[in-house]
Amino acid sequence: MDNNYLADLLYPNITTLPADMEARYPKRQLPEGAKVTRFAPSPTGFLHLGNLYGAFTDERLAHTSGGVFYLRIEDTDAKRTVPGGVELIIKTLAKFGLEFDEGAVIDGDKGAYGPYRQSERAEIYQTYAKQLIREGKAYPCFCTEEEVEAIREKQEALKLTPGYYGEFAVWRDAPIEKIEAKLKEGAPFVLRFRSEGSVENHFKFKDEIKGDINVTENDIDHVILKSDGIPTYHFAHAVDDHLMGTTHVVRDESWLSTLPFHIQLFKALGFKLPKYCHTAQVMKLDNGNKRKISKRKDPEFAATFYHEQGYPAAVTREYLITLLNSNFEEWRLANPTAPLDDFKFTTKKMAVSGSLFDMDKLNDISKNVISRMTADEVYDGVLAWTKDFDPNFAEKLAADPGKAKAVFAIGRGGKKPRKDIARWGEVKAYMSFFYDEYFTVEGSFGDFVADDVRAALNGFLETFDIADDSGVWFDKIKAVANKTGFASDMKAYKADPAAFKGSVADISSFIRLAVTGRVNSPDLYSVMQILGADTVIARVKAAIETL
RNA sequence: GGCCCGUUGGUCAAGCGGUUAAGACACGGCCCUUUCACGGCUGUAACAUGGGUUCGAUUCCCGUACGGGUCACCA
Repeated sequence: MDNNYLADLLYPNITTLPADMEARYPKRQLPEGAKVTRFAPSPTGFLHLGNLYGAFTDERLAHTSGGVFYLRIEDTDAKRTVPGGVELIIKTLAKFGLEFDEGAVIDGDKGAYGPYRQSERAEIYQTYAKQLIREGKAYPCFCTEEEVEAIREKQEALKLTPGYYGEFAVWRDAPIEKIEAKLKEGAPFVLRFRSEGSVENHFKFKDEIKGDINVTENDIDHVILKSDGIPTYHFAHAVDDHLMGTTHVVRDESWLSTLPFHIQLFKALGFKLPKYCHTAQVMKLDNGNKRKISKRKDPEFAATFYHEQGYPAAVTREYLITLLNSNFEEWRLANPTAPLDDFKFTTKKMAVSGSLFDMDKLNDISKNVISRMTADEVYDGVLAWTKDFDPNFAEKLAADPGKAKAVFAIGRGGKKPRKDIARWGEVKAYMSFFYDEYFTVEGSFGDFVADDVRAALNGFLETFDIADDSGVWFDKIKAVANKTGFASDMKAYKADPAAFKGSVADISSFIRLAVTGRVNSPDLYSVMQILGADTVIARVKAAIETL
């Protein structure tokens, strides 16, 4: 058969040659060792933690090597593409501080290797596809969906491996007359790759993360161009990553099974194979079993969820990197305030098996990150978040920034900062008692008798002076303890608890409950200084009333 | 079902033929402390399983079990 004739017959409108594309997209000139990576999601809805996991890997690999990180939109499946999907991806990524050097932007493209939306690259794909036809490496297949289905059913009945291959590849060697006849009917066709592989052949392949893996040659004639002329993932992957100069393909390990086909494609197209980094996935516990998180089943893993909960963007990044590189935690411990960019990210330290998402760990990391912030930074973070998710509280904060910042400053700075806040969403509960409108009493005086509590609170009221420094302030509380039969000295109390009604610690907790309405609060003296004498006295009096 | 990948404490994980099998989170205890925290110290807890190879296996090989993934004109 005349392959050139067939090629023109199938794609008469394509006049460009691979050489034209190579000229249009010249090889990147980058320093030795610079990695080019891409994040290539399909715009089918929100991004989830697994996407972020891969995206951070891409970003770190590129930016710690002086390379390029770009965004490519894989929208080859028109049926699954959702409106606004691209915008959502771009905005979500921006929220997490992932910066692209090039790729799709809201209203177009940035960079010299575009278009970065696959749906706009039909001519490019078809140029290479046409070349494959000329070389006898691809052929049209006119099977309908039903026919392909029938083949599969037959194979299943015979317990054969399903797929379009060997004797089942009915159009593989069809005579040109038959093809012309179909074409004349206007019958739709797909373009299939002519595989010369055999499942008898095995070889080793080195993955950058997984190491050596055993691979079996592909013998299936996969579809490379769908009937609408748009490529399948496989073909787009080969053409795009070649033309865009990707050096490291990061994708999740479910792609391992199609790797043999991809290797075949690169070879047939005469492309240099990029390095592959097949990542393990983030899992979740589902009925006692680990399971890969999925977009459809697990909306709680939507990237935006972390933002909604009020985790600062840096926290998600730190958490993901602790999952990504096992030596990160150790590094962070030794360099608590160093910027993330200083950490040497490497595929060598990446996990080969999936890890479970751990909310406890996320919270711990978040508390640490927030504890290192200044009061101003906390204020800015809280304000920005509450504006979106709790506007009333945002107004309250903004009405008196000085007060809010003073609250955030308690126990902050220094070598051992408090770690009260894990996410912005908790801040209101943490500090609401500073505002009369939000003040409620949540807690009780426990087993203490009302008379003792009343005596202690009255004692406090008698000598309280907002102008006292913290030393004098506390001496007065100790005096109250002595006067009311509580121990002022903790050592004495511990030596013989039965000799006292309680300790000065208990008196403090009474005052805390009266003033803050809770059993847990930042340093009481600092709290009172911010609240002011009137509020302190009024609240203690109110507490006495309830006894 | 075929093929591929994986399996170290509750979780995340170091390890790469000889170790008292790190560390972090969570949990318990103690200390510090005016409270709440922070911090310090400390404790409980692990190499899925059966065969090999070896003087010696968590580390290497094979099988088994379990978990995950994949077999589309979806990515």
